[in-house]
Amino acid sequence: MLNYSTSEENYIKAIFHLQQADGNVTTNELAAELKTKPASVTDMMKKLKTKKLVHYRAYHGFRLSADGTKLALIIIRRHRLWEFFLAEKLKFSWEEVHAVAEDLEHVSSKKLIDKLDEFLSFPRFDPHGDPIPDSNGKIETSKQVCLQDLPLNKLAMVSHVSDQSKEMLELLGHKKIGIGTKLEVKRKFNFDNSLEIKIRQPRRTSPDQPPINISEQLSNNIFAKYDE
Amino acid sequence: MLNYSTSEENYIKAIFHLQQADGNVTTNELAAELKTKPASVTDMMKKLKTKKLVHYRAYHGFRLSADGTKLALIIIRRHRLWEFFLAEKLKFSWEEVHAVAEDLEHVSSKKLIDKLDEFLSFPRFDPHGDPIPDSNGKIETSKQVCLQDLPLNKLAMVSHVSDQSKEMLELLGHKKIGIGTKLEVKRKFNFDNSLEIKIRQPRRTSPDQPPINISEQLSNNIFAKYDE
DNA sequence: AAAATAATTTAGTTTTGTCTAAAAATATTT
DNA sequence: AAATATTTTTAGACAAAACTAAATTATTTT
Repeated sequence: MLNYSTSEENYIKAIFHLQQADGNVTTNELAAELKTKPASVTDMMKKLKTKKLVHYRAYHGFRLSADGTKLALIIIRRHRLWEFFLAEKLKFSWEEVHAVAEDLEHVSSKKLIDKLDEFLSFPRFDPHGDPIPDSNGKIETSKQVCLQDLPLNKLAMVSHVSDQSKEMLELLGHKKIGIGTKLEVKRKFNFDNSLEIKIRQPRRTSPDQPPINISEQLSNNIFAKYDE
Repeated sequence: MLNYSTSEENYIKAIFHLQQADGNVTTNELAAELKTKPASVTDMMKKLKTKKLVHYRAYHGFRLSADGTKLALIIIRRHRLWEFFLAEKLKFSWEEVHAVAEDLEHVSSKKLIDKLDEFLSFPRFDPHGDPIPDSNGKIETSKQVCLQDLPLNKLAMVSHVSDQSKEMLELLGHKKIGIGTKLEVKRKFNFDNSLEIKIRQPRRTSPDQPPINISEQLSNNIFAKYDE
């Protein structure tokens, strides 16, 4: 595996994320994402094309090639493992973790990352609940849906929280919901789309907690996974 | 504290190390150290001068300013803390540690480094036995001398090994000498400058080991510290 | 389908860090 | 102290990654 510049890596990572939604990524989108100018994006796309990391036809957008995707997953793996390390071992808070990992992710030693992974006991999710690709680049794909879209009476695990403002974290703390919390949606009220959910206690501390209410707004910001 | 490029940081660090020996550093010396060309060094020195990190007069060499020294100690702190982390937590071997730390040292978050320091319980020496500057840039200065220069019958602790070839490590392993080993030089033979040394057992496993012999060559590569 | 608008690319600069080759300053020899 | 050798600096170029302004292509509107 060759070595890529920090800038190239940032482009690849950004394309990967934009692709998740779109499929095809455009010059302006990417420029906005990277806070750079469209002209710079075009320059870089030409370079990444000659390196066979993206498929690109002038004026028609681009997407990652197989090699580009592989590279993206390597970078995402580095990023998320460092995030986990920072939160778990160095006691950084959720919000601080991302910026520092943004730098650490460009240190490219494969051995470093694999040993870090082992040191952390092969965590499967970063502190935001996003899955961490394994050393072969395989990533958990089980779909994540917001609480609104969960089927009723289906046990699910909270895996992601999109808004991380102080206010949001305060509310989550109060309701005792965090990444990893297991819960079931018991009812959905069509009047205001609020939900009644039941939280499954991890080690059945108290025998059975009463169900709690979640507003539509909140439920749209909490994501969870479940087995089909 | 401002932010400096990887390249600038590498120059600053190299000057710091060359200064230890010399005092004044020359263009060619630095070019050799950094495996670059003298012309590049001149260019960079002009820049570092305008940034007030070095004192520099054309044709007369250079040395770090107060600010430059401060920066050098920050970089060295990062480098050695990462080395300690890699060896202690990720189980990298001595030889591997340096190259990876070379990259990690350029991640410039002060908070990261201070939290890492805390996580590692504030280690005072890296795996090579070099002292780690504290968060204020203070560094242990107790002098280190090679075994040749130790006074007789003075208890000293091995703190550094300059050569780290396979052959050297093999020999050290055989003689059961490593960083932290406490020893005393009992005699010095002027014929071949070989030494007779006694190793102090850490927790007096066996009551008292017989003295062992160290060749001049070996003794020049092992450094130790002692109280005055 | 032509005109207007929006998106993208090209052309030409800039900055950082490097290089080679030539010129200038310093050091060493004789 | 003049000649020679060495070291250092200058001058001019280049590659990476960014930018601005102008030109080109695609898309939408009328």
